[in-house]
Amino acid sequence: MPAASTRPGEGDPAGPRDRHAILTATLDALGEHGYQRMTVEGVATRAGVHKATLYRWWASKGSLVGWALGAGLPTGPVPDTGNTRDDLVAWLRGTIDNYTSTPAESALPALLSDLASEPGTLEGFRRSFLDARRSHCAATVTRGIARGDIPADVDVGLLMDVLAGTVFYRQLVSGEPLDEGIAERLVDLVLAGTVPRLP
Amino acid sequence: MPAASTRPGEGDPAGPRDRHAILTATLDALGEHGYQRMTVEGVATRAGVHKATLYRWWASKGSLVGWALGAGLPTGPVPDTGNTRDDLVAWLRGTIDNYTSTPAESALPALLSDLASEPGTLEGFRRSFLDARRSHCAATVTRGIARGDIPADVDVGLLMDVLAGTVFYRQLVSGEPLDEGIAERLVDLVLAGTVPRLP
Amino acid sequence: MPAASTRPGEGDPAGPRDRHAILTATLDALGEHGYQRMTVEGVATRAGVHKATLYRWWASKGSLVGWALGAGLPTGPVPDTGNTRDDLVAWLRGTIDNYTSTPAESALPALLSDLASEPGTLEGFRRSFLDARRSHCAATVTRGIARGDIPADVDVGLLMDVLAGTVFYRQLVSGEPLDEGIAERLVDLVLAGTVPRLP
Amino acid sequence: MPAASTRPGEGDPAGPRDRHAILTATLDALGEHGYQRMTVEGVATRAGVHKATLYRWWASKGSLVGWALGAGLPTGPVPDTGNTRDDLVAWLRGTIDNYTSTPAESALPALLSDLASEPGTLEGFRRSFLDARRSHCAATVTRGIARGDIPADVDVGLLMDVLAGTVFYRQLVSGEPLDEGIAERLVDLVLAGTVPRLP
DNA sequence: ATTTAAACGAGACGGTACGTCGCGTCTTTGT
DNA sequence: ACAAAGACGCGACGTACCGTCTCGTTTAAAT
Repeated sequence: MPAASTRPGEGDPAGPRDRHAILTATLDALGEHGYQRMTVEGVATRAGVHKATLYRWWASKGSLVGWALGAGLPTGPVPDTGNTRDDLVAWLRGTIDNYTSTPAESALPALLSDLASEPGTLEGFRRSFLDARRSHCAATVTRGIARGDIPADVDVGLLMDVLAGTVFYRQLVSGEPLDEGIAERLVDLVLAGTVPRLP
Repeated sequence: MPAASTRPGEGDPAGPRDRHAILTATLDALGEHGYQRMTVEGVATRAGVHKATLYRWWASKGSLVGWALGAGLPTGPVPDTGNTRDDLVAWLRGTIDNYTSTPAESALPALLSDLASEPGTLEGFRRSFLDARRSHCAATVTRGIARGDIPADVDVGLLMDVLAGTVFYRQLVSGEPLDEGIAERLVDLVLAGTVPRLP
Repeated sequence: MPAASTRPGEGDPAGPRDRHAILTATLDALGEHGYQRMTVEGVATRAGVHKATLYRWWASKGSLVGWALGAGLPTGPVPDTGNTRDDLVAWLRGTIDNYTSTPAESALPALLSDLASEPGTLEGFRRSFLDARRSHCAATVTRGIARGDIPADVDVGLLMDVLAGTVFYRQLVSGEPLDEGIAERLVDLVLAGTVPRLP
Repeated sequence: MPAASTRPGEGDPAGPRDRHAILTATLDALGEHGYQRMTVEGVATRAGVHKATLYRWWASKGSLVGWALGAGLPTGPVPDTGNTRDDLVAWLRGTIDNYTSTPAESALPALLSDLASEPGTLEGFRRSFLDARRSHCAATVTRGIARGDIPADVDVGLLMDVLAGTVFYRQLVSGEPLDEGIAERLVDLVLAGTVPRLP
């Protein structure tokens, strides 16, 4: 999620001495105050580092938060239990966690808008987080196809968007609760075509 | 999308003299610069009005944008063609338009984060736009139930979240294209349980 | 001494509400800490004003200090006692005061270098202070010519540079004391050609 | 111009390996950008040396520049032509060169203020440059006294301040041109009491 | 017609945070 | 011992934009 930047250490190698402390402090601040209210100076102080150090390694506030999220959100992997439905449910539960646990909850939407304005930055977040996350799901689906649980020509991308998108939208837009059975019901929809009924 | 505010004219009645010009200018600015980069002063100038006037009637930048969107996005209604599938597809196409046409595209995510931080503000946007939009869909679904096209105990809320959420997520997060057939394929998924195949 | 600037109120008219308090605070800070060590924020606080206000009206720290000096240093006028020598001594004593009283002492040299880097800024200081100061001296000299105390074709500019420059140089460069009789001895030099003797 | 410092090599002996390259680079940078705008890092790069090396040998930017000037400005000696007036004119011409040739022109005033803030530093510059320079002038004056050209009780210090100060002041403050005959006219003033006429 | 109140234009201001710059220090690694 | 490399602390600078405030003026309804 970096700005289109030449900062040397936004990606992986080297980076600042206290890289871990910084990213942790960033996620903490994010969880406490949300994206708009958190301050770069606050993150620096919390990490025991000077603000200038942050700007030496990340191009902007958005960039810093982007990489912190990419480094902080778990991407998987999803266990292979042999049961396609269970695996997908597990994956979706992970997604729900990612979008509802404090740091991401407040940060993701702001980031998407903030960084979408400069071309190429959103790509960074996608590469550093989404791609890994989605490839794990795709692997599960592939296993499901092998087992005959899923048609071979399924549109995996759309399937994932249905699962993750519904959850994302509930969380951020419609505000409907993400209750207990939601993961199962969505997986059943995309897997077996079970029209969702009222619980 | 108003702040929990006592501003007299955020809702409908009265309001500033140039209410229409202001809301239009807001949407224009939104479309051109995005939420973060647009400025209240810029909107005021564009509307031929002084900044103070905006703050007399809306509590904040977010509030202004929220109401502009609420007033600017079409909510429906959806025609009753007698064919449930066609009606839902038409509704979903409207949703896609709302989320991909320039103003909303750049504004929605920022807004959701910006306003979600102060409790109760997101409610305003939901009331002024989402509720109307969703009630139109619900009406279509009800007609579908009457026709026997949809089970009576369908979870309408979840159904709408699947439709709108998938589209929203593609647009903002995964970045996958919203190609031609997407509306039909999603409607077929929630209506007939047709697992989405590659086109 | 302003930057080549379009700030509306650097010169005279209007200006910020607390113009006087600001200029006074600037001179105070200058006297206490010197040019390099004083801070714009400190001036703002002292003046009971916000830093942004200063930058709304002056282009930079140097510009602010320049105008403060221009406004703070007395330029004259010099009384006409009827005695050319006495008048010139009085004028030179004023100059000594200007260059040795606390604010200017620490500020002038820094300013000269700081602002000389951007063409035209030094001009501002000259116009807002030096010109007035020098015209008073020139008037005295003119009266002296009328009285026959000074040759009509005297090089007034050079005469003033000898007087002020010697004082300035002692203060800033050579560090020799500006003792009691110095004004008289310099005036006698340029007026009567009396080679300076040890006191 | 050093800080009251214990740096081993600020004065003469030993010093860094590339002492000459460093001092030259310092003067170059000074001439190009002026004191404020030049950077220590830039000097280091230009000298093919690391910044830390500079700080091992000089206490500060000001100190470095001070010594570079002390080493870079010629102090004399002034030839003894047997003619007091000619000798003094030659000396003053050297002074004019020192204050108008590029490096010193931009550096001196800034330095004086920058270093005057820490007590004792200006002393360094005086010792490393001014004293030598002034002793050459004093020698010339002494010879002039021996020849009977100058009264024995002349105030040599003041005489030098008049000569150098006027030039310094023209260059930095009043901005009047340092035209051709200026050296002669000033020398004639202090030597013969010739009131300066318009050329 | 005149009064009066609401709305508006104008624009300075306080405030928060951002991102930048350059000095001077320090640690690590050679040589 | 000295030097290269380069991250870092630190203090300040100058900028942007938000939202508030005061004051004078227009507009329009009410008397």
